[in-house]
Amino acid sequence: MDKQKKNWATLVAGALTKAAEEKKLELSGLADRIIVEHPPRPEMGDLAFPMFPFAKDFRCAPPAIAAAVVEALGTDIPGEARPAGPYVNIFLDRSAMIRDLSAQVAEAGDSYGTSDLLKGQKVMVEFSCPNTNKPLHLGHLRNDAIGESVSRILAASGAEVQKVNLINNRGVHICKSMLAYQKFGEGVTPESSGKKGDHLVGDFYVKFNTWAKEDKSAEEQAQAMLRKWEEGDKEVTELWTLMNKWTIDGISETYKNTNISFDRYYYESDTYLSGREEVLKGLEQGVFYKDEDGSIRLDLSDIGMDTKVMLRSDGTSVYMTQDLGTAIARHRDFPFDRLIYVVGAEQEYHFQVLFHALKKLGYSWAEMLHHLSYGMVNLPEGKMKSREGTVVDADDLLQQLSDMAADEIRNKERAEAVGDVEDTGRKIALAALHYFLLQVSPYKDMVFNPRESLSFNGNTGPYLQYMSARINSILEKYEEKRDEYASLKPDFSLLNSDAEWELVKNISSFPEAVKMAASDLNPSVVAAHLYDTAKNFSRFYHDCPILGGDDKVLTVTRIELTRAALQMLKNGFELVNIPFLSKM
RNA sequence: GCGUCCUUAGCUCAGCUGGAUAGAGCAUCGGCCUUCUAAGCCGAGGGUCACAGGUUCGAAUCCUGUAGGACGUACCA
Repeated sequence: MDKQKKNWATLVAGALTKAAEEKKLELSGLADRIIVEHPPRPEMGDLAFPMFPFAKDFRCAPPAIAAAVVEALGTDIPGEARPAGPYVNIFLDRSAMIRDLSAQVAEAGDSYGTSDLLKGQKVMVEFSCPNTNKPLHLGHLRNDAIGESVSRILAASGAEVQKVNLINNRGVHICKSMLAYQKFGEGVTPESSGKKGDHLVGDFYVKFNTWAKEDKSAEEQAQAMLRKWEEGDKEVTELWTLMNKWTIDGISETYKNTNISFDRYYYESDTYLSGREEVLKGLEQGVFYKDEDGSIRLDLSDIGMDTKVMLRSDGTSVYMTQDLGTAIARHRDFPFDRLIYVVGAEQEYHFQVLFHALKKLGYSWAEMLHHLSYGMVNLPEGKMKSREGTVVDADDLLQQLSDMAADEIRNKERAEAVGDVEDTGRKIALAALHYFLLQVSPYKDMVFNPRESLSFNGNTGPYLQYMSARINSILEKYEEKRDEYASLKPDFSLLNSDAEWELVKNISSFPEAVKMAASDLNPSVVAAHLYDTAKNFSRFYHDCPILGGDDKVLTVTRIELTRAALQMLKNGFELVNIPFLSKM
């Protein structure tokens, strides 16, 4: 599709020049001003070139220019051109295009949709970044979904991608669950309680908060524990190591269940010290200054902001300190051309400061840092609040969805056909969840309505899976009867229904969609494209019998199109982390 | 107060970077299963694209202002 657009843009540019010459007009730079778009309705053509921009040059009305351009294009063109008011509309040569597309998709296979847009670029993507004091919630799931998908989309666009996670495993919040465990834990472990480690630790974090309401000294005790931790106290360190492992093991299981993975982990406990050194070095260099209160600060008045603390007056680190250390360590480990931080919009200020600080410290790569800021997931009643217990737990949600999907399979009496009902249920749940989270542009806040949001009907992940499972089933049936068709060759001129043509256009514009998603860092572009394709296939499936007809050549030809559609859908699923199901 | 972002159908969201009659899903109503999976398909109703100006041949899209909302403006992360 991309190639077609370029070809036609060149042809139209030539025709414009020719038309201008006939009018004895000297015009330059016409080609740069040509706009290609799609007509609003299929029967108007496949491509449209508006002639408005040339009205002044030609000193005549756009419809007259359109007519002249069509005249100048002549008949020796790959398709047909028609003037339509102020537009030149193009009808592509369908059978040639379908033939090419089918060959192209078959040859590319799993790599259909990939490009070399970002070839040679090293891109690091940071996402998830959990605290080790509680399990993941719905907000993390959005973060993970975006981070994983963006990474896959960038990789598909030719970049060398490294996915990294930063474990926030130090700080007073970590000490809170530790303290509560010491007080109320009675030696319970994930094994003895049968609980996932992150949930167990999270329970103690909650316990701390209820305890702290009664006992005013709780907060103070937690601070004291943090100091002991920083001093390297043996008992505290051991408990910290143990409980961290529980949480990380638990969270890793959630990652595994959601098909999220990382190439490298960073730990705040490792990077806060190097960050501190960096701040002290910056102080010597005069990049930072020591405030009257003893804290080390960065003056941001040059970019119209206030000052920001880099190191506390007692010498301990803040979030900024360790992020400085982490960024530097990362560039050393993997000299990236771009580092993308997938972090909530509430931290925009933090990243402005971080990037600015690194720039002032003289790191040239500070220019290559990017905050991919995403919006919040809210509930119909408003924000998720841990204090009110309205936080949607990631594991619970997944389990609930899986159960719902499994029930659905049984209700539809598909249990026998799918085989492993539980596993299929989990995969449907993932599709529902990931599609739901990724169909919205990252930067926007979104509403999660537990009752309605993750339905399996309509514009959803399971719909996409359902369509592809049906396609797969057709192809399997075809394979069974392969002998009947063995000697036949497809004839693409037979595919002349609108449903078929729309599907073709859709499949052929998939690579463009992936590129756009990559340049915008926006998986929703891919999600929307998948839905369009599935929807178009649905119509094709309904209107055009594939295996049933009498014309075997037509069957063979439609099978080619069906194969291409399935390949494209599968490739797209991979990019938005939706499992393909051969049966459901 | 200042800064950043958001506002499109009753609800949840798209809208190809300024083009032709603004689209989906859910919800509501009406059709379609002895034929490749009805988690489906087809149709109907539902819009002053928050509001007011501006730029432009042309604005949901760009600019300015106003009104609502979210977030931030910590020696929290």
